[in-house]
Amino acid sequence: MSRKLAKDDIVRAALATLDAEGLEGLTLRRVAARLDVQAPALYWHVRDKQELLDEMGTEVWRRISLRVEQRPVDEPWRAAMAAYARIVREELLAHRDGVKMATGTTLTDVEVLRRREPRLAAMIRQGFTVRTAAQAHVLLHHFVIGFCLEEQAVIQAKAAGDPRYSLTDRDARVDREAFPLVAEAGREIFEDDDRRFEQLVELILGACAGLTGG
Amino acid sequence: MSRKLAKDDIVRAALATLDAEGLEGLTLRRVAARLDVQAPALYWHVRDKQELLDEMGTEVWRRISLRVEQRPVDEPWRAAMAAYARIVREELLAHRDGVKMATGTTLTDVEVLRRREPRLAAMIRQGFTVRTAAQAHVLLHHFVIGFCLEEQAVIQAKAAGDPRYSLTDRDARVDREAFPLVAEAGREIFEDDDRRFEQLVELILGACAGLTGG
DNA sequence: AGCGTAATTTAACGGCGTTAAGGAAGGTGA
DNA sequence: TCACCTTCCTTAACGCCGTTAAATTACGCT
Repeated sequence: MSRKLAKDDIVRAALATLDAEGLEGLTLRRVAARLDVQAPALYWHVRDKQELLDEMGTEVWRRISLRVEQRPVDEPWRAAMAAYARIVREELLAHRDGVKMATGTTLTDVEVLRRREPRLAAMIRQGFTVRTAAQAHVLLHHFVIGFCLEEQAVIQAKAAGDPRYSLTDRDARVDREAFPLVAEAGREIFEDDDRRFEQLVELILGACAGLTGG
Repeated sequence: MSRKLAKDDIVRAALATLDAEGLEGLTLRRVAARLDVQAPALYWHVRDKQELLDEMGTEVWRRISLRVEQRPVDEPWRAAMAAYARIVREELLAHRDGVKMATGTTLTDVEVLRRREPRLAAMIRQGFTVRTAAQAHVLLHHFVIGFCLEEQAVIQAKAAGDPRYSLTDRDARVDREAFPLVAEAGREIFEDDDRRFEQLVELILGACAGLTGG
């Protein structure tokens, strides 16, 4: 009766521990402590730490697919894909080390996959084939993950006081005189993350427009 | 005199250990054993395990930038970017867990950055601005990393015998009748990785073409 | 030959994931 | 009512991990 609840509780506690301690500090002993329980107790509900990590990742992807599902089904594909990109980014960045955690794990819940069905159907109604719709989605998906992976790494390096990611330090290391273009490009890269993200997503959507039959 | 050599030896041994044991099995004791040395000996050359990981990641990115550098400087930008994508993919996939390893680390060698200068200059000669050239590069870069991250995860899950990534199992789990589009899209996704990669890169290059001034 | 530094060893610490064995709680059938 | 079975948790322990401290060896220089 309380088994399903218990597992969810563990995943919730694990996500809280992740936020508090980071991926390195995510230990079964700490998760257990958060539930006022001894570490081996977790093994009744979970095979091993990897399964817990998979469960955590699946939970994040479940939240993503739930938010995507709430959008109107017949939204124009450009708006739908832009929304997908934003939602994924928000949910991945919502947890400390969230990107690393959620991308290194295996989905344990097919429901997340199944919820894509009406989205794919909508794209096909708008001129894509199954193939091109899948391509467009995969293209955007992989880009978002790559983007967020680096974004979060930099965010945390900055938070940890790593000078490697301050603009002035980068200038000093790169040598603005000898490598003006790299220095200037770095300046672009250090710009507001939200803006950069939106622009690059827009670029991808432009590419996807070429895939529609219309 | 032998300090530089010793550090390189450690990095080399660490990469060999990574290939043999995976990222989970990469321990300082094992790296040390490969050098016929006790684990604490490594601490003379390296601050901690994280620095060794950074050094390993930097080594991979160094190899990438060296291969990129060998290409003709005035190659058309499309060919140059496609080559960049292929080289990054090859070198990241060359090591077990190579993508996770090389993307989770911080560059310790600015030289890798500096080598981008002539490439940026070439793109600008072909109609890009510093800004759009940087955007194009970042877009491609993040996509490649996202793509390889999942590709390698799937490769290894398959190698480990995880049935979750066999086509027939996926069919069984998704339910081909109720979710025909997701099932069919999965079929696309399970297709030959090289082909998919080339097609998606081509799509990105199409998007970048819109960034040139000409 | 002897000194000083560079490089490594041995020993140990606390913490990790995980396993084994046993005990408390609560429902079930006699 | 009692014995039993299942469920869930505890205590104890194992081997391995990253890391530190201290002792020890190897080596270049005067």
